[in-house]
Amino acid sequence: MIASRLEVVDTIHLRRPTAPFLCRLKSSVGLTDKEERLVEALQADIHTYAMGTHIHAEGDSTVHPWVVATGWACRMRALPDGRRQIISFFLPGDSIGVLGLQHEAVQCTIAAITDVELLNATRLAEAVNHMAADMPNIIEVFRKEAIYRRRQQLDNILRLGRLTALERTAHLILELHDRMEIAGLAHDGRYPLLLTQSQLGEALGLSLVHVNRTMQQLRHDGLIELKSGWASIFDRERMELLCDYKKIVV
Amino acid sequence: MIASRLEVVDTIHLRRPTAPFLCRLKSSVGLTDKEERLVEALQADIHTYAMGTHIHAEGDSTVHPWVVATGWACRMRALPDGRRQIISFFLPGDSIGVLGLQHEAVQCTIAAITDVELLNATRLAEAVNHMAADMPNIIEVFRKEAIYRRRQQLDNILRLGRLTALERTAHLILELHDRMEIAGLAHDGRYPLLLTQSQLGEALGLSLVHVNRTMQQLRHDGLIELKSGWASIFDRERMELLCDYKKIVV
DNA sequence: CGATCGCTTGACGTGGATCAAGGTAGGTGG
DNA sequence: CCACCTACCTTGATCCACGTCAAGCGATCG
Repeated sequence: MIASRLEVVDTIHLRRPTAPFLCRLKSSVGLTDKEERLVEALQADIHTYAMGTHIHAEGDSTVHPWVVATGWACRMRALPDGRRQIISFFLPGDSIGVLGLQHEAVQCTIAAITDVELLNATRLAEAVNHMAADMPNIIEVFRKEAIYRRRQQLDNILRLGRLTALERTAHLILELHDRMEIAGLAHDGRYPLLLTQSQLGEALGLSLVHVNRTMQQLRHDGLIELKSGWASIFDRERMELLCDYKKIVV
Repeated sequence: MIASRLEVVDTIHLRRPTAPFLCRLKSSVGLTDKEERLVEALQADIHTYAMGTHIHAEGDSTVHPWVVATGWACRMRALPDGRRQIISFFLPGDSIGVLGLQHEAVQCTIAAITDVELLNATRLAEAVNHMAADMPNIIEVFRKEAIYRRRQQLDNILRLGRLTALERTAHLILELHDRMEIAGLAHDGRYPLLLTQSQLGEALGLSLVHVNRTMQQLRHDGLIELKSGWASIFDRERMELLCDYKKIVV
């Protein structure tokens, strides 16, 4: 029994590029056969972007629709003097450019933080945007997705505007955990965290040095551990209390 | 001639509660007769909220749809210890709760900053959300509106995360100007700014005292003037340069 | 005419930035 | 296998932008 369960886990999590996306979908709805097939078909067209390259350049009018299979990406904006702000992250299972609201006015660069494998989601985007009658569950998921993302944005504004460095850092670590968990990539409070401290700083509005010291304090207080690319949350309750974090439930 | 022009201005800007909204609509599209009538009909049901009251309480699932006729409101979130962050402002001509994406997960309070007159926009919201075939222009405006607001959110994130106090303040003053201008309520770089310095601080992630000093510097540098509820932008170009502001064009 | 609200100013404290210098690990070429 | 490089993390010293505290000031209002 145990062996077979492990096998399933292995099959789902390691082998199939659609696994994180499927995991997200199935965490909130079931899928019709037709929908299953649409998702399966995504694997037919995989694209790889190397670490540091741009998936979407600022100013391009339409974002090609993708679903992240592996790796992390981010949306960011830069100032003329080099200051940069990471607006949001794209994790495995997240979609890029599928939800509408595309316009060059939203001038953002989308960059690959690690090497990233992307599934071409053109068909998926068509189904979602034309409200295809035979894809009710997928459409429902993306409706909720829009709400979920909006909430993330608002959390981010509160984080940047009102939280201290310690609170901000804790808040982001919790957010990333919950998102990785939804994609089936976090277990027992532990998930792969591939960001450099410099990138964390760019997302949190803090300097690299201060991120380092802040995380040392979180570690010292027994709240988290960060080692060789993995984050572990030891004391979820105290973490949530520290930064007034509330899990997003849609 | 001049007299009659003034009269028009008077009629449009002072008398009709739908004027700011109409001005926004017409700045980007024409309207069919049917659409005109729908907008006119908004005046039939006006609601007033007193300064400081809540238009929408955090946690309520659906936001009643309104269009702001007069006054300013804001969306904000609070922390248990009393810290507050203003997420965004609602100015005359702005809609509240008309765009979809409503959900209790987006826990925000909407509060009246000044006394606010709101037009009941139930019918408008129905038309927009059901994509009524006979309201093509209004639907187009709200499609663009979603993009516009999103861009504002991203600007806000950049502002809070990466700009200095001086830059932030300048950036917000420019944003508010451009929005008032679209509603026909700014002329020659001058518009009514009804916010207290404390409220500006809550939007900018700064303390009241620092907002005061920052605005003094902007004034001292000859960039703006703030007097008795009016903001004037003297040197738009230097202001834009100072904070890398880019007008949102949708 | 006090009371309240918002603006202003000064003195002082501090969170986080900046500067500078190692340290460590993986990666590459000889 | 070693020597070197580069990317990232860590640490200490110092600086400064902004917060906090406290007081006063001018309007508006009942």
